Amino acid sequence: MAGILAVARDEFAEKGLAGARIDEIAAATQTSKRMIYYYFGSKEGLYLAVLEDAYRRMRGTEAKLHLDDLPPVEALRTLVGFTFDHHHGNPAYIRLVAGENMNRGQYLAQSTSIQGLNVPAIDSIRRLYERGVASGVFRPGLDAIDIHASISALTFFNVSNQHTFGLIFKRDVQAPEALARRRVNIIEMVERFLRA
Amino acid sequence: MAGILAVARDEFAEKGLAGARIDEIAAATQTSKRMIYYYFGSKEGLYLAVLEDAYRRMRGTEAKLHLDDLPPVEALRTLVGFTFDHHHGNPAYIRLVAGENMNRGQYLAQSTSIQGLNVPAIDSIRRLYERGVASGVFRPGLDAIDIHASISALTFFNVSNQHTFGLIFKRDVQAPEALARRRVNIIEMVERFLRA
DNA sequence: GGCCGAATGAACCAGCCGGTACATCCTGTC
DNA sequence: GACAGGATGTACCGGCTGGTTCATTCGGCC
Repeated sequence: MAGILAVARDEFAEKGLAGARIDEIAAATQTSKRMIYYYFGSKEGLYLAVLEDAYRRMRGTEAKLHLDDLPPVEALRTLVGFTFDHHHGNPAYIRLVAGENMNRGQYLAQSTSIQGLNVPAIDSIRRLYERGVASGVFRPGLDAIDIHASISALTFFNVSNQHTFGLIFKRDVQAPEALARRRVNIIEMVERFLRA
Repeated sequence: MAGILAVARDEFAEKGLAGARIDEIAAATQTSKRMIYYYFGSKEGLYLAVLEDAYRRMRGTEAKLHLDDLPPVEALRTLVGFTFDHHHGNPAYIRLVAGENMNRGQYLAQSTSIQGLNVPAIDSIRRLYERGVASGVFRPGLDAIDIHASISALTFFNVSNQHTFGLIFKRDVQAPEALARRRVNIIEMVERFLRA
Protein backbone atom coordinates (compact mmCIF):
# COMPACT_ATOMS: atom_id res chain seq x y z
CA MET A 1 0.00 0.00 0.00
CA ALA A 2 2.97 2.26 0.61
CA GLY A 3 4.09 1.03 -2.77
CA ILE A 4 0.89 2.19 -4.41
CA LEU A 5 1.35 5.59 -2.80
CA ALA A 6 4.90 5.92 -4.08
CA VAL A 7 3.98 4.96 -7.62
CA ALA A 8 0.89 7.19 -7.54
CA ARG A 9 2.96 10.10 -6.29
CA ASP A 10 5.21 9.83 -9.31
CA GLU A 11 2.30 9.51 -11.72
CA PHE A 12 0.32 12.42 -10.26
CA ALA A 13 3.43 14.57 -10.02
CA GLU A 14 4.24 13.76 -13.62
CA LYS A 15 0.83 14.27 -15.22
CA GLY A 16 -1.40 15.95 -12.71
CA LEU A 17 -4.75 14.66 -11.53
CA ALA A 18 -6.45 14.80 -14.93
CA GLY A 19 -3.50 13.41 -16.87
CA ALA A 20 -2.68 10.55 -14.51
CA ARG A 21 -3.95 7.09 -15.44
CA ILE A 22 -5.07 4.59 -12.85
CA ASP A 23 -4.14 1.77 -15.19
CA GLU A 24 -0.61 3.11 -15.42
CA ILE A 25 -0.31 3.29 -11.67
CA ALA A 26 -1.65 -0.23 -11.30
CA ALA A 27 0.74 -1.54 -13.94
CA ALA A 28 3.73 -0.06 -12.11
CA THR A 29 2.68 -1.60 -8.82
CA GLN A 30 2.79 -5.15 -7.54
CA THR A 31 -0.93 -4.96 -6.96
CA SER A 32 -3.86 -4.48 -9.32
CA LYS A 33 -6.28 -1.72 -10.20
CA ARG A 34 -8.85 -3.59 -8.20
CA MET A 35 -6.74 -3.10 -5.08
CA ILE A 36 -6.33 0.59 -5.64
CA TYR A 37 -10.09 1.01 -5.59
CA TYR A 38 -10.31 -1.34 -2.65
CA TYR A 39 -7.97 0.80 -0.57
CA PHE A 40 -8.54 4.30 -1.87
CA GLY A 41 -12.06 4.20 -3.26
CA SER A 42 -11.52 6.44 -6.23
CA LYS A 43 -8.94 8.24 -8.29
CA GLU A 44 -9.56 11.35 -6.23
CA GLY A 45 -9.21 9.39 -3.02
CA LEU A 46 -5.81 8.14 -4.12
CA TYR A 47 -4.80 11.61 -5.21
CA LEU A 48 -5.75 13.08 -1.87
CA ALA A 49 -3.81 10.36 -0.05
CA VAL A 50 -0.77 11.23 -2.16
CA LEU A 51 -1.15 14.94 -1.40
CA GLU A 52 -1.47 14.37 2.32
CA ASP A 53 1.53 12.09 2.31
CA ALA A 54 3.61 14.66 0.44
CA TYR A 55 2.77 17.45 2.87
CA ARG A 56 3.41 15.17 5.84
CA ARG A 57 6.84 14.29 4.52
CA MET A 58 7.65 17.94 3.90
CA ARG A 59 6.80 18.87 7.45
CA GLY A 60 8.88 15.94 8.65
CA THR A 61 12.03 17.27 7.01
CA GLU A 62 11.31 20.82 8.09
CA ALA A 63 11.12 19.71 11.70
CA LYS A 64 14.63 18.28 11.52
CA LEU A 65 16.15 21.73 11.28
CA HIS A 66 17.45 23.06 14.57
CA LEU A 67 18.30 26.64 13.99
CA ASP A 68 18.07 27.76 17.59
CA ASP A 69 21.76 27.12 18.15
CA LEU A 70 22.82 29.44 15.35
CA PRO A 71 23.04 33.25 15.49
CA PRO A 72 20.01 34.83 13.78
CA VAL A 73 21.62 35.76 10.47
CA GLU A 74 23.32 32.41 10.16
CA ALA A 75 20.09 30.64 11.06
CA LEU A 76 18.22 32.58 8.38
CA ARG A 77 20.80 31.85 5.71
CA THR A 78 20.78 28.18 6.65
CA LEU A 79 17.00 28.01 6.45
CA VAL A 80 16.84 29.66 3.04
CA GLY A 81 19.65 27.52 1.68
CA PHE A 82 17.99 24.42 3.05
CA THR A 83 14.66 25.34 1.49
CA PHE A 84 16.34 25.99 -1.82
CA ASP A 85 18.11 22.64 -1.72
CA HIS A 86 15.04 20.80 -0.58
CA HIS A 87 12.85 22.14 -3.35
CA HIS A 88 15.53 21.54 -5.90
CA GLY A 89 15.92 17.97 -4.70
CA ASN A 90 12.19 17.23 -4.63
CA PRO A 91 10.70 18.16 -7.97
CA ALA A 92 7.86 15.67 -7.44
CA TYR A 93 6.71 17.60 -4.39
CA ILE A 94 6.88 20.86 -6.32
CA ARG A 95 4.87 19.44 -9.21
CA LEU A 96 2.30 18.00 -6.87
CA VAL A 97 1.77 21.35 -5.17
CA ALA A 98 1.74 23.21 -8.47
CA GLY A 99 -0.80 20.74 -9.80
CA GLU A 100 -3.01 21.09 -6.77
CA ASN A 101 -3.00 24.85 -7.28
CA MET A 102 -4.25 24.19 -10.80
CA ASN A 103 -7.13 22.45 -9.01
CA ARG A 104 -7.55 25.60 -6.94
CA GLY A 105 -6.69 23.58 -3.85
CA GLN A 106 -10.05 21.86 -3.87
CA TYR A 107 -8.65 18.48 -2.88
CA LEU A 108 -6.30 19.72 -0.21
CA ALA A 109 -9.27 21.64 1.17
CA GLN A 110 -11.04 18.31 1.69
CA SER A 111 -8.20 16.93 3.74
CA THR A 112 -8.91 16.61 7.42
CA SER A 113 -5.38 15.53 8.28
CA ILE A 114 -3.63 18.56 6.81
CA GLN A 115 -5.73 21.29 8.29
CA GLY A 116 -4.93 22.41 11.79
CA LEU A 117 -1.37 21.19 11.65
CA ASN A 118 1.17 23.90 12.22
CA VAL A 119 4.11 24.32 9.93
CA PRO A 120 7.47 23.92 11.69
CA ALA A 121 9.16 26.32 9.28
CA ILE A 122 7.00 29.19 10.47
CA ASP A 123 7.96 28.68 14.09
CA SER A 124 11.60 28.46 13.10
CA ILE A 125 11.34 31.75 11.28
CA ARG A 126 9.46 33.45 14.08
CA ARG A 127 12.01 32.46 16.71
CA LEU A 128 15.03 33.34 14.62
CA TYR A 129 13.48 36.62 13.57
CA GLU A 130 12.63 37.65 17.10
CA ARG A 131 16.12 36.83 18.26
CA GLY A 132 17.46 38.97 15.44
CA VAL A 133 15.22 41.89 16.31
CA ALA A 134 16.23 41.62 19.95
CA SER A 135 19.91 41.68 19.07
CA GLY A 136 19.43 44.56 16.64
CA VAL A 137 20.47 42.84 13.41
CA PHE A 138 16.91 42.63 12.04
CA ARG A 139 14.44 45.47 11.67
CA PRO A 140 11.17 45.08 13.59
CA GLY A 141 7.65 45.00 12.16
CA LEU A 142 7.90 42.05 9.83
CA ASP A 143 5.61 39.04 9.68
CA ALA A 144 6.91 35.47 9.85
CA ILE A 145 4.37 34.17 7.34
CA ASP A 146 5.25 36.94 4.92
CA ILE A 147 8.92 36.08 5.24
CA HIS A 148 8.08 32.46 4.62
CA ALA A 149 6.06 33.46 1.57
CA SER A 150 9.08 35.22 0.11
CA ILE A 151 11.42 32.32 0.80
CA SER A 152 8.95 29.87 -0.68
CA ALA A 153 8.26 32.02 -3.71
CA LEU A 154 11.91 32.46 -4.62
CA THR A 155 12.87 28.83 -4.13
CA PHE A 156 9.66 27.27 -5.47
CA PHE A 157 9.60 29.29 -8.67
CA ASN A 158 13.14 28.30 -9.48
CA VAL A 159 11.98 24.71 -9.77
CA SER A 160 8.36 25.06 -10.81
CA ASN A 161 8.96 27.51 -13.66
CA GLN A 162 12.36 26.30 -14.78
CA HIS A 163 11.11 25.06 -18.14
CA THR A 164 9.35 28.11 -19.51
CA PHE A 165 11.92 30.40 -17.93
CA GLY A 166 14.78 28.43 -19.42
CA LEU A 167 13.19 28.45 -22.86
CA ILE A 168 12.53 32.16 -22.96
CA PHE A 169 15.87 33.27 -21.62
CA LYS A 170 17.84 30.41 -23.16
CA ARG A 171 19.38 29.67 -19.85
CA ASP A 172 19.77 26.26 -18.31
CA VAL A 173 18.44 27.00 -14.86
CA GLN A 174 19.52 23.57 -13.68
CA ALA A 175 23.18 23.91 -14.64
CA PRO A 176 25.27 23.64 -11.45
CA GLU A 177 26.86 27.09 -11.78
CA ALA A 178 23.54 28.81 -12.54
CA LEU A 179 21.99 27.00 -9.62
CA ALA A 180 24.77 27.99 -7.24
CA ARG A 181 24.61 31.63 -8.32
CA ARG A 182 20.87 31.74 -7.94
CA ARG A 183 21.15 30.13 -4.53
CA VAL A 184 23.47 32.79 -3.11
CA ASN A 185 21.38 35.56 -4.63
CA ILE A 186 18.20 34.29 -3.03
CA ILE A 187 19.88 33.94 0.35
CA GLU A 188 21.32 37.41 -0.02
CA MET A 189 17.95 38.82 -0.99
CA VAL A 190 16.12 37.45 2.02
CA GLU A 191 18.85 38.54 4.41
CA ARG A 192 18.85 42.08 3.04
CA PHE A 193 15.09 42.19 3.45
CA LEU A 194 15.32 41.47 7.18
CA ARG A 195 18.46 43.46 7.94
CA ALA A 196 18.04 46.51 10.17
CA MET B 1 -11.15 32.37 -34.88
CA ALA B 2 -10.08 34.95 -32.34
CA GLY B 3 -13.18 33.83 -30.50
CA ILE B 4 -12.01 30.23 -30.47
CA LEU B 5 -8.67 31.36 -29.09
CA ALA B 6 -10.29 33.33 -26.29
CA VAL B 7 -12.54 30.47 -25.26
CA ALA B 8 -9.71 27.97 -25.54
CA ARG B 9 -7.48 30.17 -23.42
CA ASP B 10 -10.03 30.07 -20.61
CA GLU B 11 -10.53 26.34 -20.90
CA PHE B 12 -6.81 25.48 -21.00
CA ALA B 13 -6.08 27.93 -18.20
CA GLU B 14 -8.84 26.40 -16.15
CA LYS B 15 -8.09 22.70 -16.64
CA GLY B 16 -4.70 22.40 -18.25
CA LEU B 17 -3.96 20.59 -21.49
CA ALA B 18 -5.01 17.14 -20.28
CA GLY B 19 -8.11 18.34 -18.46
CA ALA B 20 -9.42 20.62 -21.19
CA ARG B 21 -12.18 19.28 -23.42
CA ILE B 22 -12.43 20.18 -27.07
CA ASP B 23 -16.18 19.64 -26.94
CA GLU B 24 -16.47 22.17 -24.14
CA ILE B 25 -14.48 24.72 -26.09
CA ALA B 26 -16.60 24.13 -29.18
CA ALA B 27 -19.81 24.46 -27.18
CA ALA B 28 -18.73 27.83 -25.80
CA THR B 29 -17.88 29.14 -29.25
CA GLN B 30 -20.05 30.26 -32.12
CA THR B 31 -18.33 27.71 -34.29
CA SER B 32 -18.15 23.91 -34.10
CA LYS B 33 -15.61 21.29 -33.14
CA ARG B 34 -15.17 20.64 -36.82
CA MET B 35 -13.92 24.20 -37.26
CA ILE B 36 -11.42 23.90 -34.43
CA TYR B 37 -9.80 20.97 -36.20
CA TYR B 38 -10.05 22.80 -39.48
CA TYR B 39 -8.10 25.76 -38.17
CA PHE B 40 -5.81 24.27 -35.56
CA GLY B 41 -5.41 20.67 -36.61
CA SER B 42 -5.36 19.11 -33.18
CA LYS B 43 -5.89 19.75 -29.52
CA GLU B 44 -2.17 20.31 -29.14
CA GLY B 45 -2.18 22.71 -32.07
CA LEU B 46 -4.89 24.77 -30.45
CA TYR B 47 -3.08 24.67 -27.14
CA LEU B 48 0.14 25.89 -28.69
CA ALA B 49 -1.72 28.71 -30.45
CA VAL B 50 -3.19 29.72 -27.09
CA LEU B 51 0.24 29.66 -25.46
CA GLU B 52 1.84 31.75 -28.17
CA ASP B 53 -0.99 34.25 -28.02
CA ALA B 54 -0.67 34.54 -24.25
CA TYR B 55 3.06 35.22 -24.41
CA ARG B 56 2.60 37.69 -27.23
CA ARG B 57 0.04 39.62 -25.22
CA MET B 58 2.29 39.63 -22.19
CA ARG B 59 5.15 41.10 -24.14
CA GLY B 60 2.78 43.68 -25.57
CA THR B 61 1.87 45.03 -22.17
CA GLU B 62 5.48 44.90 -20.98
CA ALA B 63 6.52 47.05 -23.88
CA LYS B 64 4.10 49.79 -22.84
CA LEU B 65 6.14 50.63 -19.78
CA HIS B 66 8.43 53.61 -20.24
CA LEU B 67 10.65 53.66 -17.23
CA ASP B 68 13.46 55.62 -18.79
CA ASP B 69 11.99 58.91 -17.62
CA LEU B 70 11.97 57.86 -13.98
CA PRO B 71 14.94 57.90 -11.60
CA PRO B 72 16.35 54.36 -11.17
CA VAL B 73 14.82 53.52 -7.80
CA GLU B 74 11.42 54.85 -8.81
CA ALA B 75 11.62 53.00 -12.10
CA LEU B 76 12.42 49.77 -10.29
CA ARG B 77 9.57 50.17 -7.83
CA THR B 78 7.19 50.97 -10.67
CA LEU B 79 8.27 47.90 -12.61
CA VAL B 80 7.85 45.56 -9.66
CA GLY B 81 4.50 47.06 -8.74
CA PHE B 82 3.36 46.82 -12.32
CA THR B 83 4.42 43.18 -12.56
CA PHE B 84 2.64 42.40 -9.32
CA ASP B 85 -0.55 44.06 -10.54
CA HIS B 86 -0.32 42.48 -13.94
CA HIS B 87 0.05 38.96 -12.60
CA HIS B 88 -2.66 39.51 -10.09
CA GLY B 89 -4.98 40.77 -12.80
CA ASN B 90 -4.23 37.96 -15.24
CA PRO B 91 -4.72 34.67 -13.45
CA ALA B 92 -5.41 32.91 -16.77
CA TYR B 93 -1.92 33.79 -17.98
CA ILE B 94 -0.43 32.52 -14.72
CA ARG B 95 -2.33 29.25 -14.92
CA LEU B 96 -1.35 28.77 -18.54
CA VAL B 97 2.32 29.21 -17.75
CA ALA B 98 2.08 27.02 -14.66
CA GLY B 99 0.33 24.36 -16.72
CA GLU B 100 2.96 24.49 -19.44
CA ASN B 101 5.62 23.95 -16.82
CA MET B 102 3.72 20.82 -15.79
CA ASN B 103 4.27 19.78 -19.42
CA ARG B 104 7.94 20.53 -18.91
CA GLY B 105 7.68 23.25 -21.51
CA GLN B 106 7.47 20.71 -24.32
CA TYR B 107 4.85 22.65 -26.29
CA LEU B 108 6.39 26.06 -25.87
CA ALA B 109 9.63 24.47 -27.03
CA GLN B 110 7.92 23.63 -30.33
CA SER B 111 6.92 27.21 -30.92
CA THR B 112 8.81 28.96 -33.64
CA SER B 113 7.19 32.32 -32.97
CA ILE B 114 8.20 32.60 -29.34
CA GLN B 115 11.83 31.69 -29.62
CA GLY B 116 14.20 34.43 -30.57
CA LEU B 117 11.94 37.20 -29.39
CA ASN B 118 13.50 39.30 -26.72
CA VAL B 119 11.60 40.18 -23.62
CA PRO B 120 11.11 43.92 -23.17
CA ALA B 121 11.12 43.60 -19.38
CA ILE B 122 14.73 42.47 -19.42
CA ASP B 123 15.88 45.50 -21.37
CA SER B 124 13.95 47.76 -19.05
CA ILE B 125 15.65 46.21 -16.07
CA ARG B 126 19.07 46.36 -17.64
CA ARG B 127 18.79 50.05 -18.49
CA LEU B 128 17.35 51.08 -15.16
CA TYR B 129 19.90 49.00 -13.30
CA GLU B 130 22.83 50.45 -15.20
CA ARG B 131 21.58 53.97 -14.59
CA GLY B 132 21.33 53.13 -10.90
CA VAL B 133 24.83 51.74 -10.76
CA ALA B 134 26.17 54.81 -12.56
CA SER B 135 24.48 57.14 -10.09
CA GLY B 136 25.63 55.07 -7.14
CA VAL B 137 22.25 54.00 -5.74
CA PHE B 138 22.61 50.37 -6.91
CA ARG B 139 25.52 48.05 -6.21
CA PRO B 140 27.34 46.68 -9.26
CA GLY B 141 27.77 43.07 -10.30
CA LEU B 142 24.15 41.99 -10.61
CA ASP B 143 22.53 40.30 -13.57
CA ALA B 144 19.36 41.63 -15.22
CA ILE B 145 17.93 38.19 -15.85
CA ASP B 146 18.55 37.21 -12.26
CA ILE B 147 16.75 40.33 -11.09
CA HIS B 148 13.90 39.52 -13.41
CA ALA B 149 13.80 35.97 -12.01
CA SER B 150 13.38 37.34 -8.50
CA ILE B 151 10.65 39.77 -9.49
CA SER B 152 8.82 37.07 -11.42
CA ALA B 153 9.18 34.52 -8.64
CA LEU B 154 7.79 36.80 -5.96
CA THR B 155 4.87 38.07 -7.99
CA PHE B 156 4.07 34.83 -9.82
CA PHE B 157 4.01 32.66 -6.72
CA ASN B 158 1.60 35.00 -5.03
CA VAL B 159 -0.96 34.14 -7.66
CA SER B 160 0.03 30.64 -8.70
CA ASN B 161 0.25 29.19 -5.21
CA GLN B 162 -2.43 31.23 -3.52
CA HIS B 163 -4.72 28.26 -2.97
CA THR B 164 -2.43 25.84 -1.17
CA PHE B 165 -0.71 28.69 0.65
CA GLY B 166 -4.02 30.12 1.77
CA LEU B 167 -5.23 26.75 3.00
CA ILE B 168 -2.15 25.94 5.01
CA PHE B 169 -1.76 29.33 6.62
CA LYS B 170 -5.47 30.08 6.81
CA ARG B 171 -4.87 33.38 5.18
CA ASP B 172 -6.85 34.86 2.35
CA VAL B 173 -4.03 35.89 0.07
CA GLN B 174 -6.48 37.70 -2.18
CA ALA B 175 -7.97 39.93 0.50
CA PRO B 176 -7.26 43.55 -0.44
CA GLU B 177 -5.28 44.38 2.70
CA ALA B 178 -3.19 41.20 2.48
CA LEU B 179 -2.56 41.92 -1.18
CA ALA B 180 -1.52 45.51 -0.51
CA ARG B 181 0.81 44.48 2.29
CA ARG B 182 2.42 41.77 0.21
CA ARG B 183 2.81 44.23 -2.64
CA VAL B 184 4.83 46.74 -0.67
CA ASN B 185 6.93 43.98 0.87
CA ILE B 186 7.86 42.58 -2.51
CA ILE B 187 8.75 46.01 -3.86
CA GLU B 188 10.79 46.69 -0.75
CA MET B 189 12.54 43.36 -1.04
CA VAL B 190 13.66 43.89 -4.61
CA GLU B 191 14.81 47.44 -3.93
CA ARG B 192 16.86 46.37 -0.94
CA PHE B 193 18.47 43.66 -3.05
CA LEU B 194 19.75 46.21 -5.57
CA ARG B 195 20.61 49.02 -3.18
CA ALA B 196 24.29 49.85 -2.83
C1' DG C 1 -24.10 30.16 -65.08
C1' DG C 2 -20.12 27.34 -64.01
C1' DC C 3 -16.05 26.54 -61.54
C1' DC C 4 -12.99 26.18 -57.52
C1' DG C 5 -11.38 26.25 -53.06
C1' DA C 6 -12.34 27.60 -48.58
C1' DA C 7 -15.79 27.10 -44.82
C1' DT C 8 -19.23 24.27 -42.41
C1' DG C 9 -22.68 20.97 -40.50
C1' DA C 10 -24.10 16.41 -38.71
C1' DA C 11 -23.40 12.17 -37.64
C1' DC C 12 -20.28 8.91 -36.42
C1' DC C 13 -16.33 6.02 -34.53
C1' DA C 14 -12.75 3.61 -32.09
C1' DG C 15 -10.15 3.47 -28.24
C1' DC C 16 -9.40 4.81 -23.78
C1' DC C 17 -10.40 4.91 -18.92
C1' DG C 18 -12.57 5.18 -14.39
C1' DG C 19 -15.07 2.09 -12.14
C1' DT C 20 -17.56 -2.49 -11.04
C1' DA C 21 -19.64 -7.45 -10.71
C1' DC C 22 -18.65 -11.68 -9.27
C1' DA C 23 -16.40 -15.28 -7.84
C1' DT C 24 -12.46 -16.83 -5.23
C1' DC C 25 -9.03 -17.22 -1.86
C1' DC C 26 -6.46 -16.48 2.09
C1' DT C 27 -6.01 -15.95 7.40
C1' DG C 28 -7.31 -16.17 11.89
C1' DT C 29 -10.70 -17.96 15.42
C1' DC C 30 -13.51 -21.12 17.86
C1' DG D 1 -13.42 -27.99 9.78
C1' DA D 2 -16.72 -24.42 9.76
C1' DC D 3 -17.17 -19.70 9.64
C1' DA D 4 -16.32 -14.65 8.89
C1' DG D 5 -14.30 -11.04 6.87
C1' DG D 6 -10.76 -9.05 4.56
C1' DA D 7 -7.87 -9.40 0.26
C1' DT D 8 -7.57 -10.43 -4.86
C1' DG D 9 -7.91 -11.84 -9.80
C1' DT D 10 -10.61 -11.60 -14.05
C1' DA D 11 -13.34 -9.95 -17.00
C1' DC D 12 -16.21 -6.61 -18.27
C1' DC D 13 -18.90 -2.11 -19.08
C1' DG D 14 -20.60 2.43 -20.36
C1' DG D 15 -19.67 6.76 -21.49
C1' DC D 16 -16.60 10.11 -22.65
C1' DT D 17 -13.44 12.27 -26.05
C1' DG D 18 -10.19 13.33 -29.64
C1' DG D 19 -10.62 13.00 -34.18
C1' DT D 20 -12.84 11.88 -38.82
C1' DT D 21 -16.04 11.01 -42.90
C1' DC D 22 -18.82 12.79 -46.21
C1' DA D 23 -21.61 15.66 -48.09
C1' DT D 24 -22.97 20.53 -48.50
C1' DT D 25 -22.78 25.47 -48.80
C1' DC D 26 -20.70 29.87 -49.47
C1' DG D 27 -18.15 33.49 -51.94
C1' DG D 28 -15.36 35.21 -55.36
C1' DC D 29 -14.01 35.03 -60.27
C1' DC D 30 -14.23 34.27 -65.26
